[in-house]
Amino acid sequence: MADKARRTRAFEEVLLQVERRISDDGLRVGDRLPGERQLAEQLKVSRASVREALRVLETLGVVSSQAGRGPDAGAILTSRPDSALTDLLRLSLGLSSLSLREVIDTRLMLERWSAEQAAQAVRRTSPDPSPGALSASGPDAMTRAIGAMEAAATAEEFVEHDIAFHVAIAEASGNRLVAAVMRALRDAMRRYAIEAVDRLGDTSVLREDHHRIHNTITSGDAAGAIDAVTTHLAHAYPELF
Amino acid sequence: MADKARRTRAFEEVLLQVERRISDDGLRVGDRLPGERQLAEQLKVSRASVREALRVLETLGVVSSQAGRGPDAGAILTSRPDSALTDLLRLSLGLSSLSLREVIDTRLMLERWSAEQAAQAVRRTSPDPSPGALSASGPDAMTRAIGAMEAAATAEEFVEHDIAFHVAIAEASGNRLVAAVMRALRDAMRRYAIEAVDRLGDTSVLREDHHRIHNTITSGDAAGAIDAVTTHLAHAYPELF
DNA sequence: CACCGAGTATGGTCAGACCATACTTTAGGA
DNA sequence: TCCTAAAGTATGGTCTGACCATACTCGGTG
Repeated sequence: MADKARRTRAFEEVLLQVERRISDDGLRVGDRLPGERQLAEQLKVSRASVREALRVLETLGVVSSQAGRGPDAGAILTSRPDSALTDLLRLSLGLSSLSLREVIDTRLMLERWSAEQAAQAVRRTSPDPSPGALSASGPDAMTRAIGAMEAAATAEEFVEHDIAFHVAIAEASGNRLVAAVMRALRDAMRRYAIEAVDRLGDTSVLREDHHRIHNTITSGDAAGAIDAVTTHLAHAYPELF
Repeated sequence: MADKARRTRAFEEVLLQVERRISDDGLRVGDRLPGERQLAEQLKVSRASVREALRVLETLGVVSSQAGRGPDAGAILTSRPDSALTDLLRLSLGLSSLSLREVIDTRLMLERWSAEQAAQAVRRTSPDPSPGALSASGPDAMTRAIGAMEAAATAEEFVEHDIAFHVAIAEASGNRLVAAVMRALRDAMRRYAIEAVDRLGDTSVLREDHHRIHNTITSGDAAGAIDAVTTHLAHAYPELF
């Protein structure tokens, strides 16, 4: 007969209602949701179903739960899509549903775009080529990450700060969505980055690349920044170019 | 004292164990997870906690649960990151945690990259400029979507097939990650796309753009394709350019 | 006024029960 | 022998009610 669609489960109804409440009531980050017991009573479902819905929302980075009492307790609306994106990509990689090639191609797209936008942002804020002029915490974070990479003793440490460096570029682009995707991508492929660094053995080429990327961006040289990050990726993953 | 990190909850332990099992045992898409009761007994937690973990995995598009008995029943591993991405973006937009500007800038990046890659893919598979040579279902889907848009009576219908058209381009690029992000992005901003079409009133400009995009891609003209999608986005969202 | 303990509302967890579903097995009959 | 219908059973879906740990709130006490 009809009814091909699986009957909606109780927690899905809760999800719909909560999302409706968010958009209709204009709830903002920081606002609180009703307690689990109260929500269960309002929606005529069990607390277990409410909890499953809240778990979904927590996974999507929309709510954050705190036990105890007071203004900070309960489920409050947040917005941290980063960890959700990271989990998503990491699990997809683990299931071999995405190839490393696809992920790195995507990363190259993000890196080129971010570097270009970051350099253009520099040019906009300071038409004269004066170094260190980014408004956000971008350049500080970039400089700090470069320094930390010089001192890194292990591949793990190096990759840690390498991620921070490239995420700082994405943040300097001014686009939080791109920055979130970049962060998730790098976190999810952290393992493969460490392997790549181990295979290379010497990180001097990568470190030189980083300086060139940093210089081109802070001097507002968009075309040069694009070329620099492209060369950098080719150095890190020569087998894919 | 120490212990700043919140004590890990029971379902988080289940998540870790299941993910470890996936990567250690080399589980693949289609494989089955133990039943909820069995998993609860193995991990010494309640079934409710197991269910919360499974709900998280389902949200991330990693498992899909089917009731009943037999080979298809239980929690089987899947890989559908699309809906998770869509939910993520839609909720982030709903919470105003991302601006429309950021989303559309990201879309422009994806569109330009996809169009370029799709055109290059055509050139690789058929060096001679013969029309309709994409290996995947890309060109068929693109052609079909263009036809459906001609027949669309409402903005909703038009946007529906517009999404299909642009997702087909992303799929023709051969990168499933980019295609998934494109699909999620378009689904999440469907509402705004409909508003934009309503504001325009006349869709003839957009339809002409689609033909040009399609022609440049199927003729392998990468630079032309990039320019065509850029112009198209400018027509759809003139206020952002 | 400062401190400390009882009260209480919150999320976190558990055990156990029941339902709906859908395959598996078995008994019955053609 | 073969087909069909009924019984069996394992699965996820839901609910109830209880208890714990946490952390704020309030009131009493010094």
